[in-house]
This record gives sequence, structure tokens and C-alpha cells, in this order.
Amino acid sequence: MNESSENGKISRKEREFLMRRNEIMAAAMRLFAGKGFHNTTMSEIAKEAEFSTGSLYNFFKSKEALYLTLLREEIEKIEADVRVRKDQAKGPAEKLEAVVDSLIDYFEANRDFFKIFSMHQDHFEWPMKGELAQVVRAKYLSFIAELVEVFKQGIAQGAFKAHEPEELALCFMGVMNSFLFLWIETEPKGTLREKKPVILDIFYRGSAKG
Amino acid sequence: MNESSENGKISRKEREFLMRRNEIMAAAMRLFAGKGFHNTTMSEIAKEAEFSTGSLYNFFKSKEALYLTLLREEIEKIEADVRVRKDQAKGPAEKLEAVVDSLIDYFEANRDFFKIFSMHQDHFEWPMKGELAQVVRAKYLSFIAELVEVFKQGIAQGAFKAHEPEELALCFMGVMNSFLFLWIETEPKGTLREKKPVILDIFYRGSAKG
DNA sequence: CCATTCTCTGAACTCTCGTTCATTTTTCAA
DNA sequence: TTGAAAAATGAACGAGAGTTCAGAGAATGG
Repeated sequence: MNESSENGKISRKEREFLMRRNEIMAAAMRLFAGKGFHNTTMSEIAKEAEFSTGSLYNFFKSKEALYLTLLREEIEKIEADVRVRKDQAKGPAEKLEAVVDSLIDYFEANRDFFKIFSMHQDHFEWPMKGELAQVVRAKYLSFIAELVEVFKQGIAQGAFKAHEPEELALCFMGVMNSFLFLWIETEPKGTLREKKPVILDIFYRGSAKG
Repeated sequence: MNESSENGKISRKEREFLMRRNEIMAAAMRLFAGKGFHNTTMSEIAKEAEFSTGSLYNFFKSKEALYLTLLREEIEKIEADVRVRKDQAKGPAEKLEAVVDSLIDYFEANRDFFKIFSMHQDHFEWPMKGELAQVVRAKYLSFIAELVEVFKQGIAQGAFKAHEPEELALCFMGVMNSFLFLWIETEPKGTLREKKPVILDIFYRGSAKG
């Protein structure tokens, strides 16, 4: 009755439901990014999304579910784009560059999500122990795992030094993160994209001169 | 009456007060490191420190104050040691190496604090808007500022590439952090110290081969 | 040994949310 | 137009946690 059984079409009802669901998630993202999970209340989200408190529970069964759904879906978007571009690229260096491109594009379009994203990278206060949290954690780890794979290949093909692939992957995210952080902090001063050469140079060739 | 007026001596009372205060902070550190600020309750801290809930308020005026005091004092310890060793070193590369040494020593002796520390590196917006929070933030920024100074000198003397000193400092912390993170995650597998050459190699010479 | 002061205690208080649900409003097919 | 189903509402509820405080217990000094 709800599902437009079998075929991919969805009814207007369903479309509208998803629209409203997205409104709520967008409002929640703004607030979570600004104040974190614990300092954002459901009624604030409701007000921001122009719904009543109770209505939120027609879309998400709890605050935690709302948060984790948001996180999971957004990571999936990033991951999907990263994977596509990475797989299209040929060599290891090209693949890594594709990852950088993808991340830059995503975060230039979704500033707010960076804060939420990086909160979870560093295990910023870890509120939730439920099943959903595990799913999100798994998602993030699979994202890292793909990076690790790139480095494994890269090492095998002699493009990268023979360090631990995990170490290289984490360091790469560390450098990437540093630039994301600086870019977020210094608001509208320059684009993230123009930092791409610097990011790659530091990560590939290091900081020492000569 | 409390202060041993003027001279540096402190009474036994005061010493005992400080001992108990440290007990509480140590207990709090363990719990905050494990579960974060919001998921650690005052009664848990009290139990861990073998005090009653109410007693904590003889030492700290609030949970927030306890947390921020802990954070501030620990950052000060790190900062002090980093500064001493850095200032003793001659050239920019030696200074940076001294910083690495200092951080490695500190965190090998204080595993727990890493999680708390890294929580605060990227996320300044937090529940707390009080004066203490500002102090902690200032402390952390002054720590970064010293790093930036090292890089400024290093660039001027031709030891580092002419990137933005802030970018180099943040990237350095990013790489350092990645190794700290891996080390913490993989529990007792190897020491942090033995990673020093890798850390420096990646940061100085990058990840690309040849 | 007593009196006073300091310290500890933990139950009670309070306040803040997340969540629920009876009621109202809207939707939409007949 | 109408009435039943779906959606929205927001006041009320309840659980959890930070904080307080009146009384109990130690420590100190005369």
C-alpha cells in the first residue's frame, strides 16, 4: 500500500514524506554541526525545521536514530562518490588524487557536515552504544579500508614508500583534515580547491626543503 | 588563613587537599577518556575516586569546572615540557624533533589523556562558554602558536618549504595525531617511540617513493 | 576531654530534555 | 460534501543527572 510495489516509482505521498524527512535532516545537520549532538534538543530541531516536537517522531524513532541516519546517509554519499572517481582513475597516484578531488568537492558543497564528520573521526565524545552506532562506525571503517587498499596497491607498484598502509591512510586523512579545518575556521578566505596542490605536495613530498 | 601567606611553603592541610584533588582528577581523567564528558556522571567519578558525590563540590564548583581544570592543567604540563625541550634545541629540524620527543614521552606515560586531548583539538564549540573554557582554548592556541613559530623560523632558514606556517603546523599535528590514534587503538602492539622515524620521514619527506 | 571547625556524606531537590499520546487539523477518495 | 485515515500538534510525563544541604563524623587545639 505504501510501497509502489515492485517498480521503482514512488507515490507523491512518499515523495512528500521524503521531502519533509530531508527538511528535518537538513535542519538537524545545521544544529548538530554548530552545537554537537548533546547540546542540540529535539525541540530546537523541530523549530528549525518548522515542525512540532512530536512530528519528528513520525520520521525518526529517536534523537539518536535521527543523528545516526544523518551521519550514515551522508557518509554513504561521500563514499559513493569517492569510490566512483577512485575506480575510474588508473594508477595509485591518480586514484589518490581522485579521492582528494572528491572530498574537496563534497566539503565545499557541505561545509556543515565537516564538523560532524570530524567529530566522529576523533571519537569526539562517544554518546551512543546502540546498533545504529555500530553501523555508522562500520561505514566509516569501510571508508578507511578503501583508502588502505589504494595505499596497498600503491606500495606494491612502487608509487608509495613501504610504510604500513594503515599508517599512510591515516596520515593522509590527517593532512586532509588539517586543511579542511583551516578552511572551515578561516571562513570565506579562499577556496579549498586551490589548496589541492599544497595538500598533495605535503603528503607526497613532505615539508622539508631540498 | 589558608594560604601560607607570602612564602612558598604549603601546609600539610593544603598538601592533603591537593592530593585528594589529584585523586579526583585522575579518576575523572580515566572516565572522561573512556566515555567522554557527557556520558560520565559525577557519581561515577565520585565512586571511582572513593568520595561521595557531594565531596567533589568541595574541590570543584561544577562538573564543567572539573573537566576544564583537568584539561587546562594537563595541557600546561605538555606545553611546559615541549617548550623546554624545543628551546634547548638548536636548528628548526632539531626543534621539531624535540617536540616529537616530548609528545611521545608524554603520551606514552599518559595514554588516557590522548583521547581527551584529541577531542578538543578540532572542536572548540562545546557546551561551555564560561571563562574557564576560554582559558583552555587560549592555552591550546598558544601551544599551536609555538609550533607555528618553529615553522616560521624553519622556513626563513630554508629548512622547510615556503608553505603557510599554520598549514605546516596543523599538518604536523595531523600526522602526529594519526600515529597517536593508531597506537592507542592497537593497544599494546609496539611502542610509540619506535614510530618516531616513520613520523618524521612522512612529515619531512612525504609518502611518495623516489 | 571538650568544643569548635573542617570535611564528608548521600538522600533529596531541581531542572533539563527525550518521548508519548489524546486531541485537533488536514488530506482525499467516494 | 463527508467521513475515515493520516499527519501534526504541544502539553504532560518521566527518567536521568548536576547540584545542594542538613546532619554525621574527624581533626585540631586548648
